[in-house]
Amino acid sequence: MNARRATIADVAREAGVSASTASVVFSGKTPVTDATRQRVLDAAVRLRYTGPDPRAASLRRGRSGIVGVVFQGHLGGAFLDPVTRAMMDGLADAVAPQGAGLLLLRDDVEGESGSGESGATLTTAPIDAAVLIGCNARMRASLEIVLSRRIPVVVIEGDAGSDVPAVLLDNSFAQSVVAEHLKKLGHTRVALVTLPTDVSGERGWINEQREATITVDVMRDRLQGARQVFPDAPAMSARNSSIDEGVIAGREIFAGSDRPTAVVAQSDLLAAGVIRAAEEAGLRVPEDVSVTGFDGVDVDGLAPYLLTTMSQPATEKGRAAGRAVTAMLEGDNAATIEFTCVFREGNTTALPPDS
Amino acid sequence: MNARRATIADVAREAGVSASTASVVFSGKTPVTDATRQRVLDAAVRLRYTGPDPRAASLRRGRSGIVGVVFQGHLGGAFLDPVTRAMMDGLADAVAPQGAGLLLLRDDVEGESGSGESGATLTTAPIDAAVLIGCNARMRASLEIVLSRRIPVVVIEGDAGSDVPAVLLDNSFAQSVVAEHLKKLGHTRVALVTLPTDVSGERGWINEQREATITVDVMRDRLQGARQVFPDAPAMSARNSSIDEGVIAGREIFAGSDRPTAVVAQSDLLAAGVIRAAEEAGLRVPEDVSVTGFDGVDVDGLAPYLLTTMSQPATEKGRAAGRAVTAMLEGDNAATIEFTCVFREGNTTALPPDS
DNA sequence: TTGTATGCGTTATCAT
DNA sequence: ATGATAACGCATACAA
Repeated sequence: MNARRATIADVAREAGVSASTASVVFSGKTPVTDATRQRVLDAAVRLRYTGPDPRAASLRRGRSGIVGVVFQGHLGGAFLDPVTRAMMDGLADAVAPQGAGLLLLRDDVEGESGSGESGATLTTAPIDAAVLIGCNARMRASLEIVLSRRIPVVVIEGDAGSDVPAVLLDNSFAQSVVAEHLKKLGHTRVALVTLPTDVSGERGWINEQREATITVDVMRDRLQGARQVFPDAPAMSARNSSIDEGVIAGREIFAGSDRPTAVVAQSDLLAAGVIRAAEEAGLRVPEDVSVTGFDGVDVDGLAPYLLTTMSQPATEKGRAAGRAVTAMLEGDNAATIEFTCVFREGNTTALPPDS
Repeated sequence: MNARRATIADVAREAGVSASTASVVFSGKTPVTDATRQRVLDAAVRLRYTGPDPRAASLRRGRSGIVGVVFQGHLGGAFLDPVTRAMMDGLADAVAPQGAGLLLLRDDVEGESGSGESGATLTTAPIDAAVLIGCNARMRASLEIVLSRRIPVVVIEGDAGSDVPAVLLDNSFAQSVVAEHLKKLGHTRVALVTLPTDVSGERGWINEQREATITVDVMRDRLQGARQVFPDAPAMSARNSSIDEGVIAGREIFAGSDRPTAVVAQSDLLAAGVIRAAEEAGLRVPEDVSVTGFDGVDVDGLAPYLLTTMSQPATEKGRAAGRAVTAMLEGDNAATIEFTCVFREGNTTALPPDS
């Protein structure tokens, strides 16, 4: 019962081979005689050696096999978004073949407790590469850290300059497509329900001043797309992308005297909430009011409604990010890639009521 | 433009101090003169040195600052569950002060592509400790790996033997409490909607044979609690914990000739679905049928209903797990801890319709 | 407060 | 197919 744990050198000695041979048995990088392999493996069992210490191996190799994923805010909050969940799935898929794992990192709020801790994990985490999700102004600091460490980095849904490969979506165009669909149906009185304009996420009608200070790329781009078709539509921002927030926005919108015949929501969850609010107000969807979403995710509990929406390849986005970082780790350089949404007509849009 | 990256030795030389002094400047473990510190920091900037290499540091320290979190199945699927999200939040909170990050690991399905890869990440990941979530039979393999590596491990919602600290919930008792509540109200015809009986998650009525082969602890315990009060209640298992599955189960239940006056669901999401199914069938909740949930999470979109449910301290569970692993890392030993749910009366339960 | 010396456990390279 | 050697980059015990 030695306190010290066995090392590969111990195993080699026990097996009567050199350390390099023992190492090779575990890595499989070089052919080894079956007999030798067995001797080493047996010795390992005897010494309760369970394989090379990952810490030492990563120092030697210069690789840890870990990809950092940087979120902003609470983890639970981030995973509230079905799109983020799908992206993580794709990301995990893409890095798994390389034997890499995903390290969750928070883009810490500075005000949090001891400010000395801030960003500590991102600076000190043994990551080979990083993926930043939703790269806003607030993520800038994280980006700087990663870049200064000269770690390969990929950004999802955000602009980090031309040196950083990004995984993008045609948000603006896609949003204009659904909006156009409504216009063709004959809708003219349309209201917009948007994602938060910034991280603090204030709820309410968006005036010009606020519209000029939007810091969230996704929100800004989708808004712009809608504006191309309905330049003067009133827009109300939600505090986050959720059904509950959609309900709140929907109530406000349907309470007005000049009820719109259609609502363009910037996410499927918000759209689901708007539909609930419509039902609440005694309006039928789509007969009395049309509602469109964005994302093309399955909204749990929304059946029998099927949203008219723009489906985005969320899982594919994650996978692309994963492929990009692994490519960069191989020394190849990855390019920015823009995915496109596809229009999906559901049963939540129809001709305006008066037509 | 030297190809090789600067090391702390380079920085020390540039600053005209020893390597150990430079090291101390970055770690802060020992006081250093302001002048010296500045010299070192300046040198670091000049050499574009961004701090100690985490890989080397972790080898030297014997710590990587990473806690592995093992899930079963897809990441996106795991985070679908609001309780899991809350636990992750708590876990992240608890390990953050130690500067630790969370590494997502999948308890890979063996059938997946090259079977050689299976468990590869768990065996080779540089983790200081591990947290297993929902430790079923299927997780056994992961547990074995971690134990053989002699890494501190904590299990959430699952039994891993007396040597492994667990974070538990009084599932059985808690479920009996809500059931009792219904009984006191006068309900006798009650139906149960349960979580999946095993990972494969088959949907349908549970017969005796199936009830005997349940592999999911949480489900079994809650079922037992309900059975203490309503021994003969028919039980239908859902494929997963979601509103949609609750709707499906609810439809089946309300379609029968002998409609129950109350439905006990094993999760809030399932309960939300049951409520929808009731509405669909023209039943009012709680006037015509009472519905109870389990978890006490905010179900997005369920307002104005407030479920009668058992609130579980999900975030606190994660935090406890985090504290347990950090304690074990300090050399202290952590004990199994059982949390208790608290009954919350909402507006989804009432007297049975005929009373 | 600073410097010296040592080893953490592995694996790549090269020679045999 | 196997072995000898040399880093990988750092943090600590201890001495000064």
